[in-house]
Amino acid sequence: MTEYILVAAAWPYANAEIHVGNLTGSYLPADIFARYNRLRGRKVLMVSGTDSHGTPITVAADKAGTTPLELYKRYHAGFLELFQKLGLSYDLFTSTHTENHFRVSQAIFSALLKNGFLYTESQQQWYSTSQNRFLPDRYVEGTCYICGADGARGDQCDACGSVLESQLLLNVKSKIDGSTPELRTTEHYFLDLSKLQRQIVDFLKQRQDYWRPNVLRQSLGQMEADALRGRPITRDLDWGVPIPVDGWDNKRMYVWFEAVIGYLSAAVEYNAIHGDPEGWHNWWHRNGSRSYYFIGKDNIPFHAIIWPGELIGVGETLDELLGSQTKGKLALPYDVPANEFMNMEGKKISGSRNWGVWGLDFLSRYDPDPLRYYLTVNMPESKDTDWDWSDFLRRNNDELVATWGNLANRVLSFAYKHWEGIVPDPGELTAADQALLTAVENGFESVAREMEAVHLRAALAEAMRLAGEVNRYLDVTAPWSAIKTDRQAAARAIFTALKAIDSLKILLSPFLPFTSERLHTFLGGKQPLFGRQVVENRSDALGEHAVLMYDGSQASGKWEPSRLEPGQRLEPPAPLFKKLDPSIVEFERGRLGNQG
RNA sequence: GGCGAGGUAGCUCAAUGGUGGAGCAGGGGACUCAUAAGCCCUUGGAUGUGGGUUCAAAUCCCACCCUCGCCA
Repeated sequence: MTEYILVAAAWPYANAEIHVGNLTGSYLPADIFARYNRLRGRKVLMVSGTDSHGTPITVAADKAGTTPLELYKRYHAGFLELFQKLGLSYDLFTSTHTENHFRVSQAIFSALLKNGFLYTESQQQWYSTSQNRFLPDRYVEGTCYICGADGARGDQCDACGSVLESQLLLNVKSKIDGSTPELRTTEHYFLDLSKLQRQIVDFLKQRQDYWRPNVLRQSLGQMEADALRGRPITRDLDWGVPIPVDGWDNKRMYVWFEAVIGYLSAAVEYNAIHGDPEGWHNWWHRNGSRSYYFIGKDNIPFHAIIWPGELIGVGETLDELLGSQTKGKLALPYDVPANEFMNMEGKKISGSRNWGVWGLDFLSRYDPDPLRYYLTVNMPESKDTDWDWSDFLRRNNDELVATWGNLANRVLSFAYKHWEGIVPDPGELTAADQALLTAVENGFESVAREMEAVHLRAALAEAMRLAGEVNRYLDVTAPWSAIKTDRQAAARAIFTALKAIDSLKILLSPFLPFTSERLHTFLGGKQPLFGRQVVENRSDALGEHAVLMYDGSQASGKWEPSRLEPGQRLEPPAPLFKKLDPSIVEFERGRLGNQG
């Protein structure tokens, strides 16, 4: 039976460049998991896109003297470039600023409205007369009405730590232009989470055996301590998804409500592009389909409480509104393997202080697989981790190059040199040869176990451990000595080692797709292991948007042990990885904190 | 303030009540196919602090300290 796996990666927000913390937090683990599942023969749909709406983008656009549309497109283009260079194999990386996403988001809104999970309420909110717009709480500051300190934000006073009601702030100023705003009444739609609370709790409890404790406990703990309250889902803005209700023309959907819908709308768009408009049901309605949401810990409530709440509230009504032929409840998240954060040389990553390593900048000086390797072995799966340049150097030189790259290189060059580029005939294998091959073959179980549980760093460690086994095997069999006295014994050892690295290439390929692909060609592979990444421009009523897609039609990689046969022609080998000079540590540290 | 996660060897992390381990770094050795890589041996711990429960605690309970996230 075909298994359908939805790999949902967080949607990068279009007002900042992507740094290594973003990558290791969600985009990279999503890709590793997607590649692994494709190798298993499962129908993977890895989706995401640029989160392109919201007040911060309109404010940033004003500041930069451009429009929100242009600003979003600029960041979106950068995201596409980075994801191609890092090999992030999105089946569809799109955007929230598409006709399709508007249509699906409005259908979700209408379904929730129809099912009685939305209500309206009037609020008082600060309005900037100089800019003719309402100011979100984070864009006003003033004097704290509790402790009297200046510089309190609309939602919180840093001086006394109190949570504030923004309309009670004194001496209020706009943080955008310093003008004095006035209070005006505005009406908004609210998502009635209190009505959904019971079902959300049930949903979480059904998953409590396998979810990560931080994700589960935070969500359930919060709900046990405080009943869920309604949350506003509209804003006074003109940039975003319009409200599908008459008389609400000057409001837009709140981004947190609308961006998560992207997981669903992107599945719809993907299948529409591929000529199968009903295909998205395979991931969203089919029994046994599973969805994995790869996000950072800051996003846990949206994915473990609010998005499931939206899906529960929508029920089967969405199908009616979209005119689908298949009907059913939408699939709730199977797992939300949220990661903690990655810091930079002991301090928090900060864009404004240029304290971080930015993806595109990194890839202008280094290769993608060493980055993928370091970010995986150091992935913040259970707690915050730290990017340290000397650790990066060490992991690259002493682990990736020394253990794995050197193993592949020593075996391939020896084989190429002594058997004229042909896989030698081993004759009958000894017990030791069989034992090594069995150990490596068992890796397809042991690495898979960790992968299935989304323990990616453990999975990679297990694969690397097997590379160490092969190095030890070579030390015992010493084909460089045997070749002088017993050519058949040397052939046996080299054949066995070639077969082992042929398997290891697959076990490591979700983590190291570029170098596994190269090794695959060195070993004589003709069909690529993985598919290609393609960028296309799509047109709709909102204009053009570029999408990144994955074309797996030529992919031949399978999650199974090597079938390498004697006589197979090899290609001339070359090192898979570069050893880095220790001077990069000081060089890179010197760039931190400096502009440009 | 409320809800959580984390604090274990120099570094990065395992270990869910039963003698605290691994990788790397550090020290020693034999080898030489390989990017001087690989292999063997090895030094190294008041498990954040203070109490408690237990025959037995890194692990369970209480308090406190520090870091991070969400509620905001």
